[in-house]
Amino acid sequence: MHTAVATSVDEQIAELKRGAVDLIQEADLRKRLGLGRPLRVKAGFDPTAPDLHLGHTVLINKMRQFQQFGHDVIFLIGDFTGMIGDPTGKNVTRPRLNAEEVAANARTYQEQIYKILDRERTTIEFNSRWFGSMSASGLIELAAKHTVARMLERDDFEKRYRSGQPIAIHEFLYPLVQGYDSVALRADVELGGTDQKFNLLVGRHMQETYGQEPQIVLTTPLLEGLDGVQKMSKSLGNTVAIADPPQQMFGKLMSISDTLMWRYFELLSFRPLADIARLRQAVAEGRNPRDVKFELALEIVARFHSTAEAERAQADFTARFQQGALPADLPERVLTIATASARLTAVLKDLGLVASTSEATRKIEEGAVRVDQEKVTNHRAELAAGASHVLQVGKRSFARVRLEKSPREA
RNA sequence: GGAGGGGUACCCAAGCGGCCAACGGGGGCAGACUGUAAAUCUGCUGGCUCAUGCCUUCGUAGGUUCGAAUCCUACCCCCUCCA
Repeated sequence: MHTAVATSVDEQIAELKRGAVDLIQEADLRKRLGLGRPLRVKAGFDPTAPDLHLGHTVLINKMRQFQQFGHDVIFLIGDFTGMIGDPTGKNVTRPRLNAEEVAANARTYQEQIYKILDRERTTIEFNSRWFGSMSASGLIELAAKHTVARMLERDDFEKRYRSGQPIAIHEFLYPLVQGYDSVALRADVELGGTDQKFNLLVGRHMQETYGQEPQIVLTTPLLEGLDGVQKMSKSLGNTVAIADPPQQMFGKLMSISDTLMWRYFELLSFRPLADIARLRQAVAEGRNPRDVKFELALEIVARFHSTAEAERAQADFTARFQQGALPADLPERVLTIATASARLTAVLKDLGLVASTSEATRKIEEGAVRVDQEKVTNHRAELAAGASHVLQVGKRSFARVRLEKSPREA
């Protein structure tokens, strides 16, 4: 994986364009790849708590591709820019972080990104390194490099301006500051999500005014979440987190639609495009899409866990959904109760299988609840203390529990 | 600064004195069918010491009334038009 194969410029471009939305300018990239030296590829990341999910990895995967072609990747943590707050998209005020929090977040990033990136070819930078010491006059000089008219070209600024929404002056600084990062790092290429396009282009402009060749800009799409429609985001609850345990990750990936599966192959798989084309062909000729989805799930789970764990997750999945077995590794939880038995609804709630006892009542009446594989229909059912039971709500939520009578009560 | 319109459950959106825990749609969850896919059909979608019971919810705070999401008052917020 460390071997930087000397791939032809054409081959590099074909793979780098995979899944990408904008490439500005392809001709520049071709020229720069032709120089034969490793390119400096930059991507900026938010310093806020990094709970990375597969959506974030689309960009990181792209960084990896550059590394595989022998280029150097700069993972830039925007600890200084974080103080401004990116005005991109919805204008939500971001919390300011202190140095310790930023450092902790940076460590978390490192733990997660090296499952994808090559350590040897990755540099981690913080933009406070050059901005922390910049004087007010330096900032004014920076601000002098760009015009209001060009700022207003940006869609969301323009809309806000036209509709009379306030734009604070410091919001204009954000793209400038981010653009200056490219100057400070002498970036050859900057990667970012499509929502970053404007900022990335300002980087080109800033480099030119500072006498550098403008960077090549390559944007990656926002990955659709498990629902297949909205972008993957934690607040929508449609994510596969990098930190998800193997079984859960496997199950989530199996639940995506067949259509979405191809999108995930394109943006998440490391398989060459030709391979994916063959899989498509096979499905078109009658191969069960589920089996192809297995391959996707295996690859992704193995990436963030291990091949062994991925295979175990698949075996478990097959046992559960094709043979109706219980999930493996179901740890027993112990609940202490005051009386000799407890109401099932309360136990389900305490275990977090349902949100409230009212919901538990409903789920029982809907026939979704099983105790030791037996469907329960009486919502007043009780569980006696002492024994261990496997509780199940629907097909996906399980818990093994043992009730213990509290010794203090008679 | 002036005029008008509006704030209802996760989202949209009805209701405009009791039959309202609140129509309908979306989303979500569950059941059937499946490949934990899609599509389709069905049920559910405030909470509680499970009760033909109680508590909380219709921007906020008061008030009128036997009784309010519905009427009144004040306040907060949003939108549209004019300046």
